[in-house]
Order: sequence, then C-alpha cells, then structure tokens
Amino acid sequence: MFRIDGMSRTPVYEQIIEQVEKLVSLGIMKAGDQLPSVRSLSIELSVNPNTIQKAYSELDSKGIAKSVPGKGCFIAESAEDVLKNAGRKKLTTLRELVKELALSGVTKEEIEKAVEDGLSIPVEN
Amino acid sequence: MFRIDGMSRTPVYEQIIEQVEKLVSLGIMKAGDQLPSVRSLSIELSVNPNTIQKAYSELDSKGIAKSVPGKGCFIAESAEDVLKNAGRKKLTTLRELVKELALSGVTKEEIEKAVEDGLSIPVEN
DNA sequence: TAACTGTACTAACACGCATAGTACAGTTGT
DNA sequence: ACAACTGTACTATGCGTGTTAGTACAGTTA
Repeated sequence: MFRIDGMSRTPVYEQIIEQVEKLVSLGIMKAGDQLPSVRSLSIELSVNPNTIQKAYSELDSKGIAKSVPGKGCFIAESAEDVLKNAGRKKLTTLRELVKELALSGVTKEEIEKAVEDGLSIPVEN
Repeated sequence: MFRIDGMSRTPVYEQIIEQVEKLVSLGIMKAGDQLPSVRSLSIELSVNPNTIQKAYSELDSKGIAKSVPGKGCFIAESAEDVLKNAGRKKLTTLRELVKELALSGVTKEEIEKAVEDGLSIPVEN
C-alpha cells in the first residue's frame, strides 16, 4: 500500500504523509478507514516505528488522520476538506511556477500544453 | 542585490543560486556581468565565504557562471541557454503540480485562472 | 608591493532524520 | 483474566548536510 524511495531527499515520514494524502484525494481511502498499525507498517517498509509514528502524529495535527490509543489510526472526517483547502493554497505555487517558467523563456503555448496534459491525464501510479 | 531568508528550509547557497538564475532570466544580469566577490557578498549577507563559494562553484558547474581566479565570477555566455533548457524540464513539474491540484479537488477553472495570472502578471520582486 | 580576486583544505558545530531499545496505557478477542 | 494487539513517550545514538571558522595559496590589477 505504501512505497518508500530511499534515494529521495524528502524524509521518509513526509513520503508517508504525502501518500496518505494521495490515497484520500484519490478516494481510495475515506473517513473512518484504518491505516496500517505503526508496527506493521514499520516492518513492511523496513523503517523504524518512530518514523511511522512521526508521520501519523503529523497527519493527526493536520486533521487528516485521527489516532486512537489502543485502536489504531484512522482517516479523519475532516480529511477531505483539509486537503481541498490545502490544494487551494497550492494555487499560489502554481502561479509562481508559471511565472518562473515564463521568465526563463518557455513559451505560453508550451506552458498551456503542459497544463492541459496535467488536467487530461486521468490517473496512474 | 541579494536577500537571504534565514527561516527558509532551502539552504543559503541554493537561495543564492536561485536568485542569480532569476536575475539572468529577468535580463537584469547578462553574460559577462560580474557577480559580487565571494568575500564582499559573504559580508553583505552575513554568511560564511565558504557558503558563497559553494553557490558560485555550483553555478559554474551548471554553466551559468564562470569563475576566474584573481578576477571574479561572471555570468557565462551559456547562461541563457542553460536556463531556457532547465525551464523546459520544469514543464514536467508543472504537469505534476496540475495533476496533484486536480486530484485534491481544485476545479479546472481555478487552475486555469491561476495559470493565466502567472502568465499575465508582468514582473515584480 | 599592496589589495584585491577565486580556490583548497581541515576542524568543529548545529540541526534534522532515522535507528534502537524500553516502557506504559488503552482496546480487543479468547 | 489473559494474551495480543493498538498508540504513545522517552532516552540515547549515529549519520548526513549545511554552515561556520580559520588558514593558506595562487592569479590579477593598480
């Protein structure tokens, strides 16, 4: 269910966070669904339990997951909303990236084509 | 001429690189123009000379600047081309960001508007 | 010659990521 | 009640990287 890229510069715990968010965004996981336990996932990914806990506790802080001692870690009711709002904030990043591309000489057409591609391609991974 | 954000997670030397690239992209600096000396810039930004050197030597590796012992560090002839090609590669980043936004529930219209904004707004900073 | 330039090198420190190990408390099924 | 699971907390350690500090050397220029 999860996959870690050991060569990536982004920390393992962040990779996990991103993947959980992606699963929710894709509708593969919904509010109430249980995430793998800290220990089982740590074994599956061959990482330390503390690393998983860090990811889960951060997901908890964000309002994307809810950890319940003794029971497990579950997707929170607020998850979808949180991600939707986070997405809106990323629009700023998009604006800046487009500006940056335009500055470095990439044509308007190339940019618009890339956007179109991103919008049309349904899903992979 | 340069500004460092100490709170940012991106290393100081990378911030310098980005700003040099931006200056070239904006046409503010052109091939042959001299960058501040390692020592003077280190004082101006209150960072270690080694940090500046790291930035300059990386800019040299990229083909954006050319360091000449005894003389200084200058914008390379190849700078514009290098940045133009780098920009094209960032189109992939753009595609992925758009896909990510679409996934998290941001509408096509919102995305296209952000792109339009990025394309239209002339320049600031 | 003096004052500037880039370059090279070692040592040290700080911080964050990750590991290792242990322990405690709540929940669940038998 | 017990065993087996859950999340949580805490300390200690190792490691990589970014940064600082200090010194030194070589080329350029006035």
